[in-house]
Amino acid sequence: MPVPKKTSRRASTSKGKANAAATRPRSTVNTDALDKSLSYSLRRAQFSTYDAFSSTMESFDIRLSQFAVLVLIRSNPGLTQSAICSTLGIQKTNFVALLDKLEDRDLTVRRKVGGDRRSSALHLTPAGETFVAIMEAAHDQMEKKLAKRLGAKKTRELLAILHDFSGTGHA
Amino acid sequence: MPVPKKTSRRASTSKGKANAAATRPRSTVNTDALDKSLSYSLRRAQFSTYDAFSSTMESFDIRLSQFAVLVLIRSNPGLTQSAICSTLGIQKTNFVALLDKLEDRDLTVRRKVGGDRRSSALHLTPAGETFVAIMEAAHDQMEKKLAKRLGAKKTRELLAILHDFSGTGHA
DNA sequence: GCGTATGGTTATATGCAATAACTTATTTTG
DNA sequence: CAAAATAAGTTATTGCATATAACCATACGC
Repeated sequence: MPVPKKTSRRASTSKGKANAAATRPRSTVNTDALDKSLSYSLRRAQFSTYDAFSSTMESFDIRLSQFAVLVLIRSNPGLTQSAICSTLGIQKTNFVALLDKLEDRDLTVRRKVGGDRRSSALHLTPAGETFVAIMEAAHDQMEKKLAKRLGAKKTRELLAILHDFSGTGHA
Repeated sequence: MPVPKKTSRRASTSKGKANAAATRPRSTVNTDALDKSLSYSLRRAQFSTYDAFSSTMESFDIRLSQFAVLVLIRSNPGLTQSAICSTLGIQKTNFVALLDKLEDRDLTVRRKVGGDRRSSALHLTPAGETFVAIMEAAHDQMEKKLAKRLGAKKTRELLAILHDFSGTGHA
């Protein structure tokens, strides 16, 4: 097996290595039926980038969804939980624990604000601001590597198509 | 991965749903930082197709990984467990239960075969053959819908890039 | 006001991926 | 050739992600 780098998809207990399987050996196996499946191909590609993300973000102990939340709050301070949930496509019920964890690490705060006493406005703490800046720099660098691996043109195309895809939505 | 038991994640049925990515209010929220992230964009797109897959495959009670395994055995009868694992990028340790389930449903068999007494050759049962045929037809139809939604050209491009991507793996 | 919808929360179930440790069989090699 | 290293398959266990149901408090339409 090619064994790319040592990557661990689950960084939290940060012990792991060994997810070698992100890339497949092009051996004798006939994978035609899968290769033409968009669902499956996307899954594999996503796996691959997820690995890249995980290993570079391991030192930050941050998962992709947390990353998205942090970046989103950074760009939209005061956003409500529901707004984030619907923007990110995660469920409010799962968002609670996620946010709790970020708050426990003193990266974000729920701030009660006049208007609707049920909702909370989300903000980064000063520590959060710093953290996001550093973390995002690492992320961007990783992305640059991915882009380089794929080529600038294809990267641009891919991004465009993916957004087109998620945008042209179902329902 | 999600578990679409009954109603799929994006059941947009006028009911309040946390998963309003489809109805994403392009208006206020700034998602630029995420939009340029390949990791995240892939994740979202993968989610989207996963949803499509899940809802069409719901009647078969089949998950994406099971689908991949079945199709792979169909195209490569006699393949060993390890071979499937490395081809599909799943770990042998997780593969056991997956296969067990397929065997319990009488779709596949492990067949001991001379050569290496440790390994087992995997085959579809007759029932499995039938099942895969029907299931794959449903899958293909769903894929056709996806392709239509995206356009033939972009679909082709996307597939090409994704394979390029997974193929070009670090290593 | 009352019924209903919404923002947030808890509790809970399920599925997937990862690690460690083990058994049996094969291959390597001193 | 026997001991050591490696490979195929398995079990057990953990952590994370996602989904549902039920709930409280507040807001809102009528």
